[in-house]
Amino acid sequence: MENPSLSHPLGHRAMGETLLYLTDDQLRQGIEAMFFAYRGFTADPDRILELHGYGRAHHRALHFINGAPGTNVNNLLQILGVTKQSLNRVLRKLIADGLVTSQVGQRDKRERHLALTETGHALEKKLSDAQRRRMRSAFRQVGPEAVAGFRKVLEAMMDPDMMTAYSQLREDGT
Amino acid sequence: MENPSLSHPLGHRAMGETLLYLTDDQLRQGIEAMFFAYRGFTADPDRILELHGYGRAHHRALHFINGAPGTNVNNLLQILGVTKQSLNRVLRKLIADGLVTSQVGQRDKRERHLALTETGHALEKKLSDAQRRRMRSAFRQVGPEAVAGFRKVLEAMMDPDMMTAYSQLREDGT
DNA sequence: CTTGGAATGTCAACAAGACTGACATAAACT
DNA sequence: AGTTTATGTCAGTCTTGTTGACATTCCAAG
Repeated sequence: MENPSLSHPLGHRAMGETLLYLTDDQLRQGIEAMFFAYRGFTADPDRILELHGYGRAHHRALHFINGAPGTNVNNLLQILGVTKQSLNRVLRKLIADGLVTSQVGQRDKRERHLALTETGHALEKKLSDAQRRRMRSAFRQVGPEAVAGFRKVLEAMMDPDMMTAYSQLREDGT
Repeated sequence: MENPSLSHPLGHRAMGETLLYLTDDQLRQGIEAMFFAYRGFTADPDRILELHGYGRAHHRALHFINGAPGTNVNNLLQILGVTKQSLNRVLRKLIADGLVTSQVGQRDKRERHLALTETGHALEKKLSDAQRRRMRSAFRQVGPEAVAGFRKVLEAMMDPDMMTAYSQLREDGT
């Protein structure tokens, strides 16, 4: 089951043509590419965050609050996939620093509705500009077909329940 | 400079055909896909590591020692992109637990040459099997062309100096 | 040949951000 | 009304990143 070249019903010749991308070696390269690319992916925002005394966790919070203003802590938790205690520490700092507002819910007073302040929007924009710049450069280098393939593989690699969170984020119809 | 749809020399019609994948919205979706996919990418090994009392850092060390047996600490450092002090703590535990051997260099006695023990190989295989399984499933779902695009985008997204480390890892000629 | 600097790796202390556990408050359901 | 459930907060621990101080080894200049 591990090495498809040993268990696949097709002979060597047909395999070489159709399934080269599934060899263990190709998979290992995909794994390493993912590792190095993710570092590049976070490198630019990380530099900016450091200047402001924040970390990657703050970036994630800013990003998704920006994408869903008025959301509550619990909702954000589903998306981020961390414990509420962990998120709380991050939010506490962002609120104390005046980047995020926390409004007690009107319908349900247990909930806190989160939104970015002007300062919060400014930092979020700086971070996402930097991240988009790198991604735009990568997308431009490789062309639309490669980008489509990139998206397909990433979506196939997500956990199914994460997929639902992801789909809900882009319900605009992509 | 931020939104290409405002600054691009082409008109709206031509853009819609050729550069849709460069809109801010598409880039944001790429960013979020990267975030969620990386979580999926690490989820399976993380579960196994937890059972053994290790973390992601140990996985990375095992992975790259496996790929370059006899490597020294400094070399591993370049690849992993962390401080030697941070790597050292991880290695110390792996050595103490008998997963990794550390041999003083013969030519240069300052160096420590690292390799996996049998136990180390066993855990590395368990981890990489799990990770390959998910990647194989994703690759199989989307087909070879999408996989090629995936690889292209990831490579374009790496830092240039990381690219060199990455290229050296697959000098077999891909 | 010695000596001073550079390279390699180790140990210690600290910070960020995960985690679990205990708790306060509000809502919901008998 | 009273118990249970949901939401969010506070406190403490662990992993893994960081910087600083240090020991050992190599190399090159005198």
